[in-house]
Amino acid sequence: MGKLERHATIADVAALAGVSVGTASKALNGRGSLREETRMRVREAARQLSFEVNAGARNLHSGRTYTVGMITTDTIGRFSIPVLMGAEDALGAGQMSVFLCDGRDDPIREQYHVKTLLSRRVDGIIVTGRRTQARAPISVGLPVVYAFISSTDPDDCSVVPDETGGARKAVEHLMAIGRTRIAHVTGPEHHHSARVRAQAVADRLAEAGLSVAGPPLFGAWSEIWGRQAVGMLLAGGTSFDAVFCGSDQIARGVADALRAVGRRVPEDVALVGFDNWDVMTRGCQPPLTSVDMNLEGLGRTAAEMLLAAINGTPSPGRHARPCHLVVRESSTVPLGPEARV
Amino acid sequence: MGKLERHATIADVAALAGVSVGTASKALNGRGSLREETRMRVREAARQLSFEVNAGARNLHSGRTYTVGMITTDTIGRFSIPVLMGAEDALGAGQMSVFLCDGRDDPIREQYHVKTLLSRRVDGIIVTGRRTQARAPISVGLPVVYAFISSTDPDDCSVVPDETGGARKAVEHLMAIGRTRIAHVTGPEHHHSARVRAQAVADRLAEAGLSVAGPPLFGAWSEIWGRQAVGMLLAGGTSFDAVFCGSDQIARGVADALRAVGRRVPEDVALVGFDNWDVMTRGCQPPLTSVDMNLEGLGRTAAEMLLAAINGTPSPGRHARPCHLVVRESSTVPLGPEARV
DNA sequence: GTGAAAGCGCTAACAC
DNA sequence: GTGTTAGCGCTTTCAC
Repeated sequence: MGKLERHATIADVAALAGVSVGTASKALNGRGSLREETRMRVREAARQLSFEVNAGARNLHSGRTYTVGMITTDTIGRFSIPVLMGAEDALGAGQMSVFLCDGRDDPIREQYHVKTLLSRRVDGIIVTGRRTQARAPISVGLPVVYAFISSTDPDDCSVVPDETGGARKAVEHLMAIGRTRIAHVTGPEHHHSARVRAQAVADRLAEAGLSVAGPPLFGAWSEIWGRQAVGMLLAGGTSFDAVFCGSDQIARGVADALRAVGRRVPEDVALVGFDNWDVMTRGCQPPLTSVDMNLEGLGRTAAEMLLAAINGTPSPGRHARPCHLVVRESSTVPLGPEARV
Repeated sequence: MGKLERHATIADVAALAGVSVGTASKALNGRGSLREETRMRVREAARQLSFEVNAGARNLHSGRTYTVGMITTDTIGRFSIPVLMGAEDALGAGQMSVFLCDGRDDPIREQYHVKTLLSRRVDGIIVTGRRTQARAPISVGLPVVYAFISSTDPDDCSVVPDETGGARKAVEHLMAIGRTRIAHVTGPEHHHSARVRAQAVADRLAEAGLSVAGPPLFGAWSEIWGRQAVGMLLAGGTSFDAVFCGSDQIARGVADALRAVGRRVPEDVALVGFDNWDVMTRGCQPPLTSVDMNLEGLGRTAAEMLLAAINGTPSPGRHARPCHLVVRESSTVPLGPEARV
């Protein structure tokens, strides 16, 4: 570890190759017109010295650093990771490097990170977070794209999942397999996603002349809440042949509780979750149908829009990307008449 | 978004404040001896122009960039996140920024990232991954620290969890609550962690004059395997009053399967998992006792060692950090005589 | 085709 | 105290 031999400079390369630095620079960057032999000689010298161009010094001229900052509003978590990865992937392909900054839900900390990024002369910034709720914009004189999370300023570029569309697809799927008494169990009412999805469920059912079986049940984003909710549904005497849940964790709790009281999934009750989190959908008995928000795609799109903005073609506004439904066994059996309770 | 007004330079600040660039630089960096009034005037000018020093230009002198690269061997996942976060936290406090690079298990891609980091003149590199198995070192003339994962070169600095110690603690805990017939269900045998933990279990039991109830069961890191394994234990007629699992997911599968056949946890069978992954430990019925590897602490320690190495005080070698046991209800009831089957 | 020189934004000697 | 100057490593005119 750490034999700290000085990095070779282009002057070193030039000296070894017996040319001037200007020539060496041209040779290595494929600019100007040089004799092929000279070009090779310089390349060989660079190889010998394992020369890697000093990006910082180069950037001094171009004004650009081919670097972007990625800031998470809150802590890095299950939702931000895929977004980060998608973005990292798209940016890496465009030769950009990514500075990772964890905001930790602390505005001071975030502000500090923004300053640092500015000081490092990033070409743009991607802001993400673990909830879809809109947040106050960060104001810097640079291209900024919000991914998953969105900015309260409608002119800012935000790439978000179409949660309403996703919830509608879930309901439509359940109706398509013959379910008409669909309950909805979701997260806390103060949570943006919970409200949006619940509203979408109510709307879509209303369009079909139906209504939610029992009122939507707001609680927590946890398995425990899913289990409790089943108790409430049963105690309330609600008749239901399907449950659409606001998250996979909730759905999993619902599945466990239903099994515990002898209701079969999917025969008696079809079940659909939200997030398509493999750990949950596969661990669930039976495997869980779920809505996928395509977070990695969101990150990739955000990165592409940021690159475009950096190159002078911004895409202002809120861009909602479709969710898709992944059907598994928890909702595969059409409701036969014998299963009606 | 993106009013791309040029970044203010120190020359702009100097001009506005009516001083030379040298003076402005001193004023902003608190060096040299200046009249307090001058200092203020420069600061004010910088504020007005929202000047942020160009870190790249500054680094040209210092040789250091106050930047480190973080490379994940495989894809960014559940294990690398906490490590990343711990490191990001420790580094951020030291004014360092972090370049995130996702290796995706692709050596070509990794090599590309290493080159990029070299070109950006990072001061050091942290390598991590989702498995503890040793990997081939990346050879660069820079301080490198391996976190969670380790390097096959024993002289490289690696910060890893003491999995053996963790497994021993789990076994000791089970013995302390009176269990003597302890089964072990874990991941694939070709997986380093599975082997190490299984060996530790066997060794610790042997020290107490006991042996594993039934042979250690190697399978997959999944809930499904946990459920299957219970079937195998029962079918094999193995008598057991505790199961120590190689992961929380496996433990959870075991819990579900035991409940399904009427064995009570923890009364009949005490259960301990590994990873202390909150989603699993809390979702489990009952909440799961588990071994915590303190991944965030690992990341933090790795970052601190990297900083020390950058400052000339390397810590070569493999550093194993203790795991600790988090006791929850799945193992709280001492075995009473009446529960013995 | 190749070299010399200016300059990107900043810091650190050294004058004054 | 403050200004001047010489680089840091690189690219890019512009001579030759």
